[in-house]
Amino acid sequence: MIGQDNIFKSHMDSNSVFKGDRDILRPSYIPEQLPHRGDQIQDLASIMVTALRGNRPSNVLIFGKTGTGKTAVVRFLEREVNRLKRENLESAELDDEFEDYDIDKVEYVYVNCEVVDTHYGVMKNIGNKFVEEWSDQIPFTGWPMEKVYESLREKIDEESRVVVIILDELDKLVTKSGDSVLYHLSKINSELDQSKVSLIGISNNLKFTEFLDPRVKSRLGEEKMIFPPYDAEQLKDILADRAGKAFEPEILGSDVISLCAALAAQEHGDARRALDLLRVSAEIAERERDESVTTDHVYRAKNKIEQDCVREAVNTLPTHSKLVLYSILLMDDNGSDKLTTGEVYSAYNELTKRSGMDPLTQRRITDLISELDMLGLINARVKSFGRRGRTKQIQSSVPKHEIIDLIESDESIESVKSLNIGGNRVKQTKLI
DNA sequence: TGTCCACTGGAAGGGAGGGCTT
DNA sequence: AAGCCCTCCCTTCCAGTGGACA
Repeated sequence: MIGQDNIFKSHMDSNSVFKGDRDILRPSYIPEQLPHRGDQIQDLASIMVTALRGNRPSNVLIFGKTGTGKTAVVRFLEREVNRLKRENLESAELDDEFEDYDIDKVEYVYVNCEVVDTHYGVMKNIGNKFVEEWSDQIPFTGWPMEKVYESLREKIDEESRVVVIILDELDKLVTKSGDSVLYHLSKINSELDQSKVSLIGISNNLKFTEFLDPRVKSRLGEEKMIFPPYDAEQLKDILADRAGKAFEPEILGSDVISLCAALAAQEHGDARRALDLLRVSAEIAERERDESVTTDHVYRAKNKIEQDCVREAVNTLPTHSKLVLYSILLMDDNGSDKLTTGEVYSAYNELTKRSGMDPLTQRRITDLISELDMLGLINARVKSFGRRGRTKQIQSSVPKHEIIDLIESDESIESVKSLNIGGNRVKQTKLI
């Protein structure tokens, strides 16, 4: 029972701008049709159909920028295979056209290498897909790699089947942990008696194969596909398709879809971005109890997404990275707009000393600075000053005061904040 | 043209922390 | 309990570097 004064009551009474399931606007949702990816679906299906005949399909490498539908196409095919399997199970007599096929014996295993980015983790995840009993699972740490691999091989080979392993964000795994997983997985077929394994690697980065052992590279890239970015018109179709399912027709203002598509097209045609913009715009409209979604909501959604991204990135930084960023922001605020690694390090050193922490070495700090640069929180360029040496030139690229406040609100570095209490924070924290 | 600065960034390895095996 | 494995975070060492300057 929900009482009259329940805090959710007033929000529950408000009308939702969404018609039904708002997950339709999430990038992870796989619709019944994938607009403008028909060719890619056909190409991949023509490779994967081999699996339905009980043979091993070629390994495939799929390249394309973020939000170009790579994962969606692969998972779309996975769903279609699973649907066929279900229908096959439900009706014992399958259509004549499938009588030569072994649909039941195809298994898909999906691993996102951004989430699971170690040799051990990837092998463990794949192996455990074939285990039902908790006690038979590969533990999350403790076993030697050879044993994990052996267990994985045995589990796959327990019965005759074709296993399609999808390694999403494969470049992340290779850059972080090298190619030993790919080495093992790409030669596993020579060690299997009953089963066959096929690999689908998905990557944002065309160049990651340069880091691969030549044998792995040739085994893995038997087939290659490149997904082009969507243009604004195609993004509009994608959005219109989803919006039709997510909203009543009169909810969306006339230019909302065009604007979301245009903004996302500016960023290399990212469908994920376009969907996020539309969903967040609608959520803002809903929260403010507006009856329709307008272009104003879209512009605000754009700002909100950008701000949330930065805040999320800062919040999840480890303590010392936060201190490095904090040093940069304070000095930047103090008027030093272009800083060097040496300056940042002495400021950081001063901060840690005052707060009673042990500072990390300068070598480690150069890595943290590079990480902050990669996250887009700062700009760091290597520049030579001739006789005055060669170093990084560092500038912050986030709203200074907002992020300083955010870092100061972190409990783990509260002692640093207390150094600045009273008076002008910037002047008090004169660092160099 | 050679020197020199202030680093950069790769390589190797230590050690803590998680857990398994014997 | 001791020995082992893997990952993560970090230190230490050091060759390499771009370009101003003598």
